[in-house]
Amino acid sequence: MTEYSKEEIKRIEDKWQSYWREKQVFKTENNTSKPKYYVLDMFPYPSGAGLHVGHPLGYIATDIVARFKRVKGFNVLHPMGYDAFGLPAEQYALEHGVHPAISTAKNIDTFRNQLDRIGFSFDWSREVRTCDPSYYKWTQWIFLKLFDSWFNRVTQKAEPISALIANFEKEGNAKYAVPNSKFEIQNFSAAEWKNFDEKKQREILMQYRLAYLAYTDVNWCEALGTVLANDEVINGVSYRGGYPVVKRQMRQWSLRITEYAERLLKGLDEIDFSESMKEIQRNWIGRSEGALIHFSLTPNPSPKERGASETIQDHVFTADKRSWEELKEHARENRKAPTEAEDTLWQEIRNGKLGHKFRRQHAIAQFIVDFVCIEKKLVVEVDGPIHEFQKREDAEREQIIAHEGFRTIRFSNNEVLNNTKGVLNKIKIELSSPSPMERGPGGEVITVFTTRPDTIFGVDFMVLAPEHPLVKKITSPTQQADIDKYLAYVESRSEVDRMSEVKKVTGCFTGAYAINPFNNREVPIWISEYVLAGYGTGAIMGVPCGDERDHRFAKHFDINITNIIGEHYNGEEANPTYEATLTNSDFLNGTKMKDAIGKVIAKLEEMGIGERQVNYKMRDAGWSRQRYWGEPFPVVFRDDVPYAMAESDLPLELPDTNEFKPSGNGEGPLANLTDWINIGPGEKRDSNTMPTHAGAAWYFLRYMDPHNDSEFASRKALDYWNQVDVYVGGSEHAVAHLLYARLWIKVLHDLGYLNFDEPFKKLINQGKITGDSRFVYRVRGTNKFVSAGLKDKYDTDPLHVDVNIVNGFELDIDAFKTWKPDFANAEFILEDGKYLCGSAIEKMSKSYFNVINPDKIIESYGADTLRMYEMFLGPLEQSKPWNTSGIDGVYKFLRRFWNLFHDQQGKLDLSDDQPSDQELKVLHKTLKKIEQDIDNFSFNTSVSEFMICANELTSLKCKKRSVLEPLVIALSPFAPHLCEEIWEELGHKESVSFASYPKVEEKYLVESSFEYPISINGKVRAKMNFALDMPREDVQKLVLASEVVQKWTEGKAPKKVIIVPGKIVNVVL
RNA sequence: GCCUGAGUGGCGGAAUUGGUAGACGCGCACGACUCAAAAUCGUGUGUCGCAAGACGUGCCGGUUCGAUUCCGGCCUCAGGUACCA
Repeated sequence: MTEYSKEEIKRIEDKWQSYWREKQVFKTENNTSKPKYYVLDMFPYPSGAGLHVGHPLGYIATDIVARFKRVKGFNVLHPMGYDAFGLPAEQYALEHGVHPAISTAKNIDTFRNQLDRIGFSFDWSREVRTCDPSYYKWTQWIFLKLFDSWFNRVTQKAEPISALIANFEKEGNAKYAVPNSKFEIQNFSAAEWKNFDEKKQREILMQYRLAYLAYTDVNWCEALGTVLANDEVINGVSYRGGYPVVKRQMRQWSLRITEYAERLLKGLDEIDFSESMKEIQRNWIGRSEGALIHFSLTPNPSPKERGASETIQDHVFTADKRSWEELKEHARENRKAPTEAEDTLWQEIRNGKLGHKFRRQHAIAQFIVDFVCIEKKLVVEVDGPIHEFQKREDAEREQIIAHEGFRTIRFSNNEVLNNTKGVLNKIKIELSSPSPMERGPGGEVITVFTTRPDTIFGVDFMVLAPEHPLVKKITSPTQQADIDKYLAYVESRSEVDRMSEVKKVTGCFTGAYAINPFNNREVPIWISEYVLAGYGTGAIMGVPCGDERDHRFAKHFDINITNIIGEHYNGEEANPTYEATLTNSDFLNGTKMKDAIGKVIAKLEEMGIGERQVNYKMRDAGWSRQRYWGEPFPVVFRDDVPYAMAESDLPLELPDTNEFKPSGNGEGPLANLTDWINIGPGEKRDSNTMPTHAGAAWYFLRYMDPHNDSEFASRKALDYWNQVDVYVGGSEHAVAHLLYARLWIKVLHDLGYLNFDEPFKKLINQGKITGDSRFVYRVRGTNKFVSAGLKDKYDTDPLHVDVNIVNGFELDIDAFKTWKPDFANAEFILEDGKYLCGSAIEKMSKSYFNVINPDKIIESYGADTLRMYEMFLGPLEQSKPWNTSGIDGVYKFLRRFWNLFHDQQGKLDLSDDQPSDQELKVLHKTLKKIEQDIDNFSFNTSVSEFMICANELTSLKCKKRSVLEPLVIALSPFAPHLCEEIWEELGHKESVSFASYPKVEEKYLVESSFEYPISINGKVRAKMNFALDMPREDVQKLVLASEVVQKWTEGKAPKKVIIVPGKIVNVVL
């Protein structure tokens, strides 16, 4: 033994790392009598840049917890693996011609080497890689479970699709409305179901499946002939080459996560995530309560003016020919078997009894309605109890029917049977009000969702999303050119661009007007990029006095602003208050806004032009990627209809190829492998692959039983390990990975594979270690780069550049040219003969090319120092810049700790003397604080506490085994190599991992007196020592009598004396 | 823009429930050891001020005997914003 030197550290760390490996010290068994503890890190994407100093931050924290829980007597599961599919490997393959499987395996080796050098206690026998066929076999298997399931809204859980089919065969879809309200068939009977051919049946089932095919947007780059990830698009142009990128629709897989919105929301109440994390997820799910309101359009401009050929009266076709053909048989069937309520009502309204002709079971759009008066454009629906569970579908159905110009009023079976008179009265009132036909041309109706129905009289304009289907229909010929121009502009804009544009207000008038149903006011209809098609109904009512964006819009386009909140609106800026008393609001005048919300909704429902609505902002998850390096979809298309592959045929392995170029037509590289894609006549595979979220959505289950080849994990293992007790990772995964993982676990739970339905009991968000990035500036549309100081003279897009080819701020131009093939022919605009880069402090990430590697630190200080230094940097949950300047202090501490045990020659030098009270106090204070800090994930303060402890024991010259030995166990989770070595020197034969954490004895910590700060008016002026059990009166007397206090009171009696035992004395003058 | 988080000495940060602001470490200064340097050890170190003292936790305001901590309004930076992972 010698001193704690660089050479000695290396020897110790190598020795124990091989000891742990050879003796399999951290191999975890599934069968044990000990309580279990599952501590998990978010697994890394093995990038080519290797491990950077940000990665270990979380891993060190979990390793401390894992090692601590072991010495506390738990059976600890602490695994690690790799999120090994992903875009960067494929980009690397395109640029360097290396197969992603090869570069990924190489990167994993590098990662593993780096991880091993830090001394983690992972059970490597449980490692998983998402790109391994024996792993993704089960990812595909779970995908098939999603494909083969639907969400039963009555039971609020996923069920096998076979249960749904059984139901369809018995009673059609009466009980289970189509989740996709835009689907062409919304209602069918058992007989019809049986009559549909297989293709039709499958098409219908697709509308229910949890994994389903639909047309969704992608970033299409025509010049590159490929779909781009959002990351590859900068300011609407491609990262590679700077070509224009537009939105394009493609048929892709989606997961119906929206069905789980409510359960994902409610589940948050049961799990220990930070409030901010829960808030992020709540906001992402975005539940809002409000109302749908239907606005009719004015006859100005009339349909003729808009170029329509039919007159209003000619417009008697209520469904297109195709729908009509499909629906008329069904309608006839229904007429033969009316419900009791339907029949009752029919007898009262048939033969023009109410003065207008009604038809029953009539096709409108793609639906069959119960009753309709075509002349007055009025639909009457009589609902059975099932409608309680399909409010959303009914609302959407009404909306579609409303697009055809029809109003809907609804009655329940009960109302019709028990209050027939009242029902008839309501119908009469509806018939006497002008029909939408009379109110507007062609019956076009705009439906908006608003959380503020109380502001209905403040509506000064309407705004549609540019993608809204009505835009085509209602644009007047005079506005057409402007609208087309605006649409072209919007197509080039990303969603973030559209939402974040605040200075520039953009929009375009359609030429059409809507009518406010409450006061018949005509308001202009605009389109603007700030309204997104995917949110709500894709249309809003503009209330400038109450909404800031609406206000800016109105000011910019000079739209008159109606004030409905009196003095709360100052004419300068909108006021979104709920507190105002309404003015200019007809029947609401004098009503508080809060109270008006309910009143308006009631009125809307009464008038049949709107209803209460719960809306979710969350959308279904796009699950297809036009990429090679991901899980292939385990389906076969026969005649374009997808069929699940047999479980026994899984995994569907990714075919080997050396061609990763996109197909050029929008499909992924797999489309080029025609032998693989085309199975036989009319049989094809999917050319897309799954996103990386797929493999990450369930990997924590696989760790429980990683080598099982007959199940994704055995039920016994799943039941034993259960939820992850603590999960550590970055908050950047808040809404993607964490929501998808929660979804998959809920589905597996619903289908009976798990007995828990939340994967992570507790989540800690580790802060990022920030890096210092560098940028180059590409002149838009060129391959020319301009130095940072001159960039404002050009229209540029900033691109990250590898910090390793920048010296300070100066770019190494030659290195840059060879860095990526795209830049080989780059030209440069220099300043003072140099190319200077821009900079920014942001998260350390391979995609920002700003990563710093931990190997150098280990080389000069050792892993124990690195581990403790990363913890010492600051709170785990906060982000902090990487800076090694303080690392010496941690190293010195470890040396000091080592020296406590050793003499000058490096020989173990301890005595068996009885410890003093003072020494015992130091020991137990430390033990207690460390335990508390680990429980609170406050590792920086525990490192400080160890330093204080070592300083105190050094100054006490303590060399006593009974004091120092327990500290080795306490420190071992933090500095395992050093502690193993000392532990062995102390004569132990087993790893310190098998020791028990010493018991904290409170009796050594009891204090009898306290040094009180004596403050005057809240400012500390003196300190006085009193026994903790001294009566208040005595304390007060002594304090007031003291010289310092006398000086301040100048003999006057104080107003008040506050004494908080054990804390403070405050004298108020 | 929206959602979330952060802001305390020259630097990383501490202050557990509203009770001594700056623990611990780095850096810096001075001293000891040394021919000298490094290493090590010791002392000091928020700002202003000779001092008494005043000021001080991003900014402005409030509640309180007392606010880094609670409330209201702002500013700056970071993460996410649905195909980076």
